[in-house]
Amino acid sequence: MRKELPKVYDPREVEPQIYEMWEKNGCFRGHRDPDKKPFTIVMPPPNVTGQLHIGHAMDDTLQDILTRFKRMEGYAALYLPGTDHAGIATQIKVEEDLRVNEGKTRHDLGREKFLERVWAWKEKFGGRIVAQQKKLGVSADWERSRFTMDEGCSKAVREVFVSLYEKGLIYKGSRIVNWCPHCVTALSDAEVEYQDKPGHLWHIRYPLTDGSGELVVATTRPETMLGDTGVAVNPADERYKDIVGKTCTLPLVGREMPIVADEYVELDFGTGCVKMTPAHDPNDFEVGLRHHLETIRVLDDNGKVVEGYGKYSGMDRYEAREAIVADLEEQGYLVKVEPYSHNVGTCYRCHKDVEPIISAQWFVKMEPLAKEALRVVNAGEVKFVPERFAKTYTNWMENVHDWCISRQLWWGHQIPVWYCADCGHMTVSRQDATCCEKCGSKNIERDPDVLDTWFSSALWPFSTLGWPDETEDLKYFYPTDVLVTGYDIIFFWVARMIFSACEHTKQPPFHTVLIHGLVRDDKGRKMSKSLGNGIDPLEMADRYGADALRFNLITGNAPGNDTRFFVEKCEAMRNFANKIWNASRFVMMNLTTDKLGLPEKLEREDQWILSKLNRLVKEVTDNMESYELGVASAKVYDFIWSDYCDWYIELTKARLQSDDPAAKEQASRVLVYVLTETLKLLHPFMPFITEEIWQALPHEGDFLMLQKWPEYTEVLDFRDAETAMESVMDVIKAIRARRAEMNVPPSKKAAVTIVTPKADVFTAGMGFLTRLAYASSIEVGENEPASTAGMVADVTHDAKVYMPLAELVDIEKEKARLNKDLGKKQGELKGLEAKLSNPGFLNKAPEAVVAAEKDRAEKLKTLIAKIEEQLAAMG
RNA sequence: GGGAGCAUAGCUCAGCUGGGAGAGCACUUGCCUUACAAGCAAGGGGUCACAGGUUCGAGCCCUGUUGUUCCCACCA
Repeated sequence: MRKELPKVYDPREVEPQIYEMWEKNGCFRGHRDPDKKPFTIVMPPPNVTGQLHIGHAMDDTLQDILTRFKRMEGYAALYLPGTDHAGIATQIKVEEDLRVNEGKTRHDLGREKFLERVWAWKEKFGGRIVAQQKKLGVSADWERSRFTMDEGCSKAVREVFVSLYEKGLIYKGSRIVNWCPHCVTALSDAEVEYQDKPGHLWHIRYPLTDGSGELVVATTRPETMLGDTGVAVNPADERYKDIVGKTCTLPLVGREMPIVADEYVELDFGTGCVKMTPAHDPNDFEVGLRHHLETIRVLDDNGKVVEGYGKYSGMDRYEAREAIVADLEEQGYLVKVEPYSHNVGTCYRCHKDVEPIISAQWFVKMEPLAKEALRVVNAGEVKFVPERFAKTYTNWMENVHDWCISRQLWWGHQIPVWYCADCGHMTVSRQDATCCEKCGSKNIERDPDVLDTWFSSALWPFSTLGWPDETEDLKYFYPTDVLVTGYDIIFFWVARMIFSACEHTKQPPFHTVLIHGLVRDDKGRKMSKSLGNGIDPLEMADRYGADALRFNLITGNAPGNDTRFFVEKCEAMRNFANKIWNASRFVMMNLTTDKLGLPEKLEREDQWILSKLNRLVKEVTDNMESYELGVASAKVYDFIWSDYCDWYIELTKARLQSDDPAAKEQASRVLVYVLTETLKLLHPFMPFITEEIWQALPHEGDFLMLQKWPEYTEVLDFRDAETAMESVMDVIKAIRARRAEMNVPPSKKAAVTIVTPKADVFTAGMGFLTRLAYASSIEVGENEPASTAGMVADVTHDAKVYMPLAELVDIEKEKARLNKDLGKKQGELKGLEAKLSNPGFLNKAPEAVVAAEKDRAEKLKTLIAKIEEQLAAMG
């Protein structure tokens, strides 16, 4: 006998020990092994100072399951972890800290000092999320952990920026960008979230300069009128064809502006006249380019009106809106105001409205990159699971705009561009420049902006393996295999990794993208800080065990679908863990040998369970290979609980409790064998408890997590045994059912007569029948008994069963129970009928309710009739 | 405006290329049967949204309808 297992499984005690053991022994290391095939997953790097939330837990669990599975299958598995510097998010946190604790802004400190603070912050909180991932059982190679701003990643970023610039795929230009006045930075298209918000449509009168009349424009953002430099109408619009070419005068400002004709304007929307604000609207900007309209910026970086607009200057954009509307009304320019719901872009970080603003920014030219990124997906070189997300991807990629990559932040990869104050040349360099590469002037200044965080994340699959250097790791582990992430970051990250890898490594970064959904709360709402409905995965892991949490997140979910989190389900999975625990305790209590492997002689029930296990192995492996992890885990669950615990363990008890040591050992060995194989199948899902049990069982090798994944073998395919066992089990079930219906307690045994053409099948199963069907004696034969009087009968597929239950049933007690039940049902019916004959109820209650009540009454009536019938039969 | 998903037991959801309608939780009944009451046994509960179509056969495929969710898109 080995280590004694306690009666109740305590994950809190077991999990940390197991994890430490694995880590100490280097079980997570990804080794290059020329004799093995590599399997690589790069972890989506969480924000370095972030906290693990339930979404990470699901993401990491999926990756860990795949990695553990492949590792056991014999691949050189590398699960490569790391963290992301998370530009805006981290900077905001540190700024907030600075504000609260010292009442300072980052500008008070200056760039250098501020960045020191951020690094310090990173040092302080950077390890937190890693520790949390370890609690979940993540089997990543932590020794290889990377950071998007470490030396290697920074080198990759620099290389990519410069080489794209040299290829003409990165350029600087003045464009309309999405600007967040709160975060005070430009954003990419992907970082803008659109929301329908109720607003207004203001109709404003713009008089013609020559006094010959006026026109009316409609706008949702009246404050931008300060920057108007024209009015556009559709060239086909008969109403306005005479005024095209004339000018009008901008109210409040007095600016004289041309009236131009442009196809962009819709004939039948609003008034047909559109005010043009090229500096603050992307469409107007385009129209402005075509008609050489002036571009006048009227909002500053903080969303305030710039100097030169009198009392409006210095006002916040919303404040200015109110003031301008009020003045327009007072001066008679306001025609009308309509309520109007429109799509407003908001910042994905702070959720404040973004402001389209013309600004000089850096962009990645997307068209040439998108082409190859589309090809690899269309050609199947990169597959999405589920497939439908390929469509989401291609749709986006086909319509992608140039990517704005500069951010007006300090925390991030500073753009490697130096401007020469003397000749104006831009030096773009892999090394930090000390002088202008053109004129040699030392009078140069580096671009203050940093790159979009996603610029470095986009390189993650290869920058973490050493690129741009031709490292051994890169050669061996790259391209990676599966990328696991939520559908919400396909655009942010997956798309950008694909085109970046295609461009810089000339191959896709992975062959499969496994997409999962969001974890929502029990009411189906997104988890959010403001709702306070977030589930803390660590609290769940602490209460129910990491295994239970993992199993909860995976089981019964289809890829790509959202899932709701129920604490009850965690509990159920905890119960499952405990079930395995106790089954294992049973096996160990009955252990009589250290011998491994199957005994030479197998009983029918052994063959039955082995055959079922064999099929399970095949199915689960297939499911795993095709990423149907939720189905796979459910199958293992069912096998363990139903087949192994409910049936097989019970079936072995006859032998285990017999006096025959050979029979004992035989049963014990099969029990251990099946349990061990099952633990392997379960291990990727529930790594801790499976390892703990395995360590306590007789075994070869050091760790379950490094054992060989089971394989299907025809040798263990026992169809006949399965069929025979099922015949016996059917009879057992039938007997139990009849007894249960009649409330016969297990303590009352009954003589059982089985009539069947397959007598040998049941004769061999007599031991089970006695034990599991509470039989006092069993007779098996091909002929009907002489008399069936007083017998309860039932039929199964291939047998008839008789039991003289009448003599065992306590008729009086049974009668009393039935009478009580009858009384209850009759009372219920009486009340119902009263309700149904009440005209008030029939007229006023919803139809469906009335129908339901009528239905219920009908059912009660038939039930009462049956009970009465039964009582009559009992005399 | 374009695209996608979902609609299956009271609740939450599985159901892979069409062939027996399932799980967990909840509910009912009976059991402390020495692995497990975080358990065992038995049971109730579904016209698989609706209408057509293909098929010997459809929850699964096709068309349409309704409801619902999400993504994308520069209509002031």
